[in-house]
Amino acid sequence: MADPSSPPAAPRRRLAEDERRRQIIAAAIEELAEGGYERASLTRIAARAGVSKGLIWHYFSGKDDLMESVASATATAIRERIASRLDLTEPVPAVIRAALRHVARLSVDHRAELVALTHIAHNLRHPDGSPRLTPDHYEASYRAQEVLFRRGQAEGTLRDFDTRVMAITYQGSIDAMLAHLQAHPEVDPESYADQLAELLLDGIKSA
Amino acid sequence: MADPSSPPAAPRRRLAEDERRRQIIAAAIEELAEGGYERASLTRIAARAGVSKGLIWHYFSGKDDLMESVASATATAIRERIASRLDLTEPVPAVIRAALRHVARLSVDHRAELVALTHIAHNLRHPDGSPRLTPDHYEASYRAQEVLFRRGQAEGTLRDFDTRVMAITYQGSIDAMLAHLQAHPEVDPESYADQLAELLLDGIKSA
Amino acid sequence: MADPSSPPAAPRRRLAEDERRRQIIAAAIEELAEGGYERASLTRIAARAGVSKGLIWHYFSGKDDLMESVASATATAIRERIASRLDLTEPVPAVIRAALRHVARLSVDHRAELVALTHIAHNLRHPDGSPRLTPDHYEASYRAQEVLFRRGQAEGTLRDFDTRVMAITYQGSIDAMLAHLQAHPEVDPESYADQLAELLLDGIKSA
Amino acid sequence: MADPSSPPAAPRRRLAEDERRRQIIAAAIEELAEGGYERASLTRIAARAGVSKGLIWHYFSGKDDLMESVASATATAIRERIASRLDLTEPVPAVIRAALRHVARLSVDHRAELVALTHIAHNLRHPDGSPRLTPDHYEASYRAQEVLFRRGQAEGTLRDFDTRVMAITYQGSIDAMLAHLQAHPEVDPESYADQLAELLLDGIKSA
DNA sequence: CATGAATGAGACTTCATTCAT
DNA sequence: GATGAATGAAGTCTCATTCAT
Repeated sequence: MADPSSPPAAPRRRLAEDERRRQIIAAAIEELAEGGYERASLTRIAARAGVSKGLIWHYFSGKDDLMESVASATATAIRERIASRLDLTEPVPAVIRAALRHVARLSVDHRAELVALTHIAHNLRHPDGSPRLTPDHYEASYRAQEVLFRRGQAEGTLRDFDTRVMAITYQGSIDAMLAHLQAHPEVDPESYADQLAELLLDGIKSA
Repeated sequence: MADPSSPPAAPRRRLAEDERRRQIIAAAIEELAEGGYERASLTRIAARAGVSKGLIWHYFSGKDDLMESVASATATAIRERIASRLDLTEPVPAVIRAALRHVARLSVDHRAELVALTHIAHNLRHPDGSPRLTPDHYEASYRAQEVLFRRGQAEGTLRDFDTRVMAITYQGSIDAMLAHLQAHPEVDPESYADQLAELLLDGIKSA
Repeated sequence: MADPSSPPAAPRRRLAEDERRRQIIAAAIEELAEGGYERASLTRIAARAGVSKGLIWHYFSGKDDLMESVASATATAIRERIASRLDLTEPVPAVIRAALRHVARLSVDHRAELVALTHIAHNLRHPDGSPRLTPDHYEASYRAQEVLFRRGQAEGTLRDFDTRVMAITYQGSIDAMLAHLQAHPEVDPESYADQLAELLLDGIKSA
Repeated sequence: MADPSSPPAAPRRRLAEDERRRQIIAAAIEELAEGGYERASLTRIAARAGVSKGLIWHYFSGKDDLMESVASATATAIRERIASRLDLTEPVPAVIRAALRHVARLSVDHRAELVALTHIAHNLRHPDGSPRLTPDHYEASYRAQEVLFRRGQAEGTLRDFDTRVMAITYQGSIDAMLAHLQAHPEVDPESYADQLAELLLDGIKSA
């Protein structure tokens, strides 16, 4: 009947529902970024989204579910945004340089999402107090990085080193960069990214 | 007759001011580390410390003051613990290797304090929602690192690079290391520290 | 099975905003009148109104706002009740006699409101401790009285005297009358009012 | 042994004790006058008196006892201060004029005590919520006034009227005067007192 | 589908009072 | 006698969640 890739009669309900979810998630991100986790009450989120408080329970099963949805939506969006801009066929050092530049730009374009994600990762808990988003949250990224590093080692552009430690270090450098760029808007993101790439690739020891 | 569910109503000991403050701060650190910021209510903290809720206001002006006290006490303790173990007269690369090893060991010996400090840094806010512990919280560390790096450049053991970017990267690598070591107790801290030192000093590019 | 000590958990009715506000204000008045300012906690007020504690914050911004609402609602109601019963076209002495009678009756019909208003006026404070309802609270009444007195002087039914002092004295006599009538229910309000009118109009000096 | 009216070896403990009580009572009066009943916590009172919190329980059985002591000490002091200045052998109208002048001056010299007394009278309660200082608190004054008025009627300087109503009115006029003088320091107390005396003695009706 | 009135648990805080020192 | 550390009850207030409309 209809081509599923561009349905001419897509169920409006569905669309409106996704719209609403996005709207609430966006409001949650803004609240989290501006006031931190504790102040991000559902009352404030609903108010900012311009919907009634009760509506949140139509689209999410509760606060925890909303927060988890925010986290996964944000993480996915960020990952896709970067991946889509990289040419993975280039030599690995070049890929790393490009990736750092792209990430640095994120701090400018998507600051709120990054901050919100951090808050949720640190604060969202199970009822017993244990974290809901473990650091394995980074696990996917780590693995992707390791694949990249090993390709570099195979193609001879990278020397031999522990790829897991480097993946963690790489992620840590990025987090620190993002935090610093957000706190210091006067610093040029791309220049910082280039310096960081140089440090990671060449080390700091002389000779 | 005896109610096993409630402690036998401690006999109201009178402690020195410093001792009590430390006791309450210690309880706060444990609560923060185990349950995160939101769960760390003063009710729970007092209960864990084995004192009445009201006593907290005898020693701190309120929750924010307690949290700030926890943060500064913890930060000071950590800094001193590391500084006292370093021999700063050695060549800079050796200092860096030693420092990373010491820090790595922290994740084993003082995990709770590190986690608590992180939670407070991320969540403690002014009444208007703005963060109370800005990232300048790291500023002192950054400066100290930069001094070290410049000495290395002067003595010829380090090449020329942007010391500020490196200081930030260094701190970020450490935070990532600590998080990873805490999530993965099976990883050997000192071995990780050595690998990290090698990466930072030599870079990852071949030849 | 049924617990006689707690009401059968009212079925959560939904009321119009004005109705609920009035209900809560009425409960506050009763609590204030019966137990004074300190005992009039929001817990007790909510319990008496038969609503949950939290609902009070739905209709008032807090305790102070509730108390101020009680005060202004009460003051308005009282003023209107008296004004509507007076014929201001009569000679001033007759107006005064009639007014005093009406006010005296208030002590019978609206004792609780009067007491509540007094408590709020004496106890409601700004955060710094300064009174929230200044005696200028009476200012409107004073001015109205003075207008009346001056008309009496113009029409020749009253002699020349300081109208401000008389307005204050008049109000003070009324407050004292109300307090006395409330403490002594055996005294006849109208008879007292008539005696008071005679005193104020004729003085007590012989000849 | 010793003349009790001027004991040469009066027990020093006693004296110190009275001193302390007065000191605490004075602090309570100041707190009550400045911040009202609710803010007058024993912590604040002790701090203002410059003694430790616990000491209050050495001299008073608790907060209520302290407040009652404040009230009775204050009432006694005020009454004596006025009585000692009056010449009761003069014609009653003159006594009234003089008394009103003295009372008016009180509002300047002893404002705090008057305010404190009012606060206690309005707020001090029995555990069940019933007032602790009934309006009979005024009863002694009323009776004294009535005696005075009846003497005036006997000596022919006052006409015939209900002395109880007049006593209440007299007291009410005074309370209103004091409140007004306190709120309006620019008003001259003696002038107000004279106007009030004229009103009460001569009434306001013309001819 | 959507609203927001209503609830109840739990948070922070204050304060009269007790008691070890 | 005097102190102030310590307690426990009660108060104001917030917030996730439910439910009548």
